[in-house]
Amino acid sequence: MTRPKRATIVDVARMAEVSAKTVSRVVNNEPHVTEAVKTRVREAMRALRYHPNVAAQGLVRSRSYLIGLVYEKPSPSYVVELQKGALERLHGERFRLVVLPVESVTEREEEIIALLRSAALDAVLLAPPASDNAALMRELRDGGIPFARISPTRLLGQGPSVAMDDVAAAQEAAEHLVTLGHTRIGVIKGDPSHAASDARLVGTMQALATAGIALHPELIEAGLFTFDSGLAAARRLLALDPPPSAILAQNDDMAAAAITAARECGLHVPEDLSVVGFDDSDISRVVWPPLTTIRQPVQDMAYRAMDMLLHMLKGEPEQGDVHLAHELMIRRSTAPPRAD
Amino acid sequence: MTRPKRATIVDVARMAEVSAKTVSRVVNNEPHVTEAVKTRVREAMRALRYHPNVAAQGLVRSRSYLIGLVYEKPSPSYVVELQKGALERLHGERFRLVVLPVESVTEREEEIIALLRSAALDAVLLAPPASDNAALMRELRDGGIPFARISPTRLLGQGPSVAMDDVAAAQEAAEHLVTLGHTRIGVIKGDPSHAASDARLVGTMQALATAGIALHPELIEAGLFTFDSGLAAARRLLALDPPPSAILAQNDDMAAAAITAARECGLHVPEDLSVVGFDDSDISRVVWPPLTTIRQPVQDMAYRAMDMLLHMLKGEPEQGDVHLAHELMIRRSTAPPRAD
DNA sequence: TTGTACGCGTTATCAG
DNA sequence: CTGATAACGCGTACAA
Repeated sequence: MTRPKRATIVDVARMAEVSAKTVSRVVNNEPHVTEAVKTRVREAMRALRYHPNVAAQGLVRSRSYLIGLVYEKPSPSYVVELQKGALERLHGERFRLVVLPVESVTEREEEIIALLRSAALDAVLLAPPASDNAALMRELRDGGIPFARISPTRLLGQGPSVAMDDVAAAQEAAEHLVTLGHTRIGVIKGDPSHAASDARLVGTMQALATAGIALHPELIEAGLFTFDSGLAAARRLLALDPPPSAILAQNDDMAAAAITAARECGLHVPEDLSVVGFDDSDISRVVWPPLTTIRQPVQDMAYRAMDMLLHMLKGEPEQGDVHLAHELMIRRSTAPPRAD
Repeated sequence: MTRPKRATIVDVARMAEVSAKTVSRVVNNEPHVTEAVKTRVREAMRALRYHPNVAAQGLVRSRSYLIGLVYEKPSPSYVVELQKGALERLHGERFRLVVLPVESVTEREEEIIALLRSAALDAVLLAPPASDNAALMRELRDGGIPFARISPTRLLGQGPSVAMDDVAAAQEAAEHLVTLGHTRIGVIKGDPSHAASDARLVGTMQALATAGIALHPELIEAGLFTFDSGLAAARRLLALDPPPSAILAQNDDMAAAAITAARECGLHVPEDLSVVGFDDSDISRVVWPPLTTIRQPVQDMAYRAMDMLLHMLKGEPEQGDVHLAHELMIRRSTAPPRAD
């Protein structure tokens, strides 16, 4: 219907009585342009409400000014933090963020690779578990598309990454429970396709082994990082005889579910059951009692990863891997076990 | 460094021994191509791993295949739902979603308009309060860029929209409390720049007026749709003498905060204080007790709005406004007031 | 300091 | 049914 043709660089040139190339120079802040000409061109641009055509620029520069963020149905809070960090770094830059949530990286590798190929991305941010996918990374590398990995757990050195130490963090969380006097500790694992789940389990087991505490298989329940999966897992744990006196959930969503499950059983947190989460997402302060959890600086990680990408886009060499510190946030969901 | 030139349409043409235009026809599923030629071209495309260059296509078709989603720091749960719905509809389509969170639409109108102009978006999804911004809509209309509005409250008829009835929903929520026997009801308002805040207040007042209950000004507290703002507001409300026996928060984040504030005061929910939320976001089931709330079909709304956009992009006429039904979800955060 | 010719990869037009 | 040619809007190389 309405197609008010946008002004082009030629229109501006005509109005300012210069050549198109000169306008181009002004637009791109190139040197060798008289101040007088510059202002004349700028006025014309304003008058015509001129904005460069991104498609045309992209065609000649082979740049799309698009950066993709690939992630896979993690908890909402994680996604939000991720986007916040990435967008914060992008503020003021020309690049825009395209969100690419995918069903299952491992199951539909081909489909996702095709998606990336046709999406014309200048760079890609890989969140777990996509950050562990070899085929994906190979494809990006072959295509000459810079990428940064967030919290990878395998194939380190295959690409710049930002991560925290999952093993050490889980260990610290478990030690906290041990120090409080817990000996029967239940674990709710995260999505098995996220390698972080195993890393966190390893850390937990190390802490318990050091303390001489056995972790019976029945005390390890499978979850998927979602509230519902956590609820089911927590119910199974609490149905055990005897039930654990503490539950270590591998993310906050599942920890919140553990609190809910406890309430269903008439149990008080932390008096009857201590609960530890992971991530320090918004949810950790929304529930009651507020969660003792591991602060995983997701937003900072995304910010740093995006920063790496921007540097690479400027032609600078790949940076190495960055490790960000975690922190045990002790709040009110943990306490010594009831003296029986 | 590495720049393995991608195959172009000409490469494919050469390999399949046809002209570039014929390849183009195959790519775009245009008629008038022999099956034999078609398969020959397809094979060449596969062999060369050919993917059309989006920038070049965009240049000739004046399309970017980018759809923007404009929103303003609302609660994380709202953003997630919004994106889910929009992306769900986009699945399988060529268009990609660019997220455009903005600081404050009203304060930085100019900046945002410039952003839109330079972003080369084919269409835009406006979430509140951007969906109420006249300047923004004028700009889009002038630019011939289709847009759809989510939950607008003013300037209706200025553009296709998807909404729910905030007044009726708030009324229903308040009636629920009245029916339970509450007469001293506190309200935590949302961000004043979101017109929904006023609409919901109006609905609440209508319900109370009908029941002959006075809503004292001291019972109306300001919030910003965030947990923290809700916490502060709820604390003020509970410090009143006498405190309200029920709190109606204008979204779930703030309702969750009200529960936390109640716990701080040693109050039990719902025995000592009933709490009603708004949105039925994830958070409503994560907290304890699970929130009685108004189910606002945010995901469906985003899906429908995106659907409208896609239709308009195909040249079909603008659709009218769509209303989606809300639903009062009665859960465990509300009960009759304690008999004094 | 400024301008000209050309090419980026694709599609539309209009012949053949 | 198929192909040659021009155009989309801009940047690069090279002149002037």
